Amino acid sequence: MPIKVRFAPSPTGKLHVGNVRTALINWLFAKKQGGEFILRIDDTDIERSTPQFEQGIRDDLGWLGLEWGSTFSQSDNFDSYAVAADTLRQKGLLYPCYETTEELDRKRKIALSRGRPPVYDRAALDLTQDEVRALEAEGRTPHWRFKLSGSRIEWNDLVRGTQGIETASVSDPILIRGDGSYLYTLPSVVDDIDAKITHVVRGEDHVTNSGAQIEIFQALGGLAPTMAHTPLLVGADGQGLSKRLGSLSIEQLRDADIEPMAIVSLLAKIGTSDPVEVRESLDALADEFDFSRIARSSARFDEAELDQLNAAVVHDMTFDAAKARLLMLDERAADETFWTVVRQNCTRVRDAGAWIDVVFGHVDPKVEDEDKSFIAEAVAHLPDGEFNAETWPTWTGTLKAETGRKGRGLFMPLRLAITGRAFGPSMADLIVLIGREKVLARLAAV
RNA sequence: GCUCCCUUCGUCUAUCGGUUAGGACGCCAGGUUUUCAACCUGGAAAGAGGGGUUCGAUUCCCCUAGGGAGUGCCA
Repeated sequence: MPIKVRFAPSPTGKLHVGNVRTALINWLFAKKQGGEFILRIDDTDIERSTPQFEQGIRDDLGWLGLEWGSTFSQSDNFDSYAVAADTLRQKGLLYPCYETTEELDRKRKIALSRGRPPVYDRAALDLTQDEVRALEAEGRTPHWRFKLSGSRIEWNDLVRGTQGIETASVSDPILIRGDGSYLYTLPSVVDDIDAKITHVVRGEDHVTNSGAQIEIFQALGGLAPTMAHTPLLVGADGQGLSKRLGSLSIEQLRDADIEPMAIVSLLAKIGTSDPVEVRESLDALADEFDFSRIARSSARFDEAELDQLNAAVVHDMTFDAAKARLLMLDERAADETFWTVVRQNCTRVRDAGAWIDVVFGHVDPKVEDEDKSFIAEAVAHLPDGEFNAETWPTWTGTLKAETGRKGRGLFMPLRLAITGRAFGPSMADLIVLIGREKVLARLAAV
């Protein structure tokens, strides 16, 4: 039976590297297994969900190449959740509670101050008919909790091995809010059953939820999918990522000219036993994917590493792939030879912009006083005719013989005079691009 | 507070009781008889601390420390 997985973001914010790692792992697993990857929008929190965030998530996933087989939003499925809730009620597993948020808060604080875990005391179960009527007369509407079995729930987690949750040590989860809307817990289970999800792959922040959700799967007559909880990402400093997630949104990385393959390569490889290297495609990453390679400890996400991988992507990038962005930089930059020559010195595509003036425009030639006579000598020995690949070796060969200069002393004055800077792409390629006229003009200017 | 998970070179990791503790990235040096980059060669670099168990612990157990997560009418 083919596997089926889902990525279920809530449209309450922008996609960040942590989310994307989960999406990516789901995608790679589906690809590797020849299964299906679907996108489910978990928009049960109507207060915080927005269509803008939803669109942003779809755009970001598309940009990264994480295409989905099908997609739907939970806000379209309220009817099924109501049916499931009725089933649970009939089984006596869903009970109404009347505490206000403030009252629950107070109960938690009291439990904590007494050194007890803040687990819901199930006081609502003891309410008499009269008490309920009195509460409702006050205008209170109930929220509904799922009655946990209080036993130990175990599953074999694809990443964490045998896992156990004592549901007695967890509060009965609220499934339905006082206003009648659903929290994510029940819809998630109902949709997983309806969509025939075979594997739930998510971050380890959901481990505790799995205990209750497995019970709900069973209560609804379903079999819980196989679970896999991956460790969360931490920052380069080893601290949790949550504080600085804003700077690690996919949108920002895209705006910073980071390549999708650099991002997905890094996210697919950190925290695994594979070397962190760029792969040419998602398919290549999928070939190497295996849950057994994912470590149990949190993985470090280091932006410096992202830059390194990005440079590797840029160094190999074809002109066609870079063209659109080069055009945005400057139409003169949309030149295949220019790109091929300068890309080796670029970390990001936009870095090519630094070479536009060097090749096509104006530079301020630099020269040390002690090199002035050498530059004059260089002008005198410049080979005739149009520049080609042989021009530079011929030219510098002659100058070496004539002046006795070699190595750095030979080429650096020329580089400084012609490009105005001490580093850059190969001079042999660069002068062909710059052309005879500009080279002569710059040499004459020093 | 309580529960769960984690801790090996700078980083990501291998090791499933006996290894010169291996690899990758990064770093350093040299090479590539012209920088930077790329590439090649070489090098430095690690078992959080303390107790056990054992002939022998990186590996198994306990404690401590540090980190992550959960403990929501968020997901």
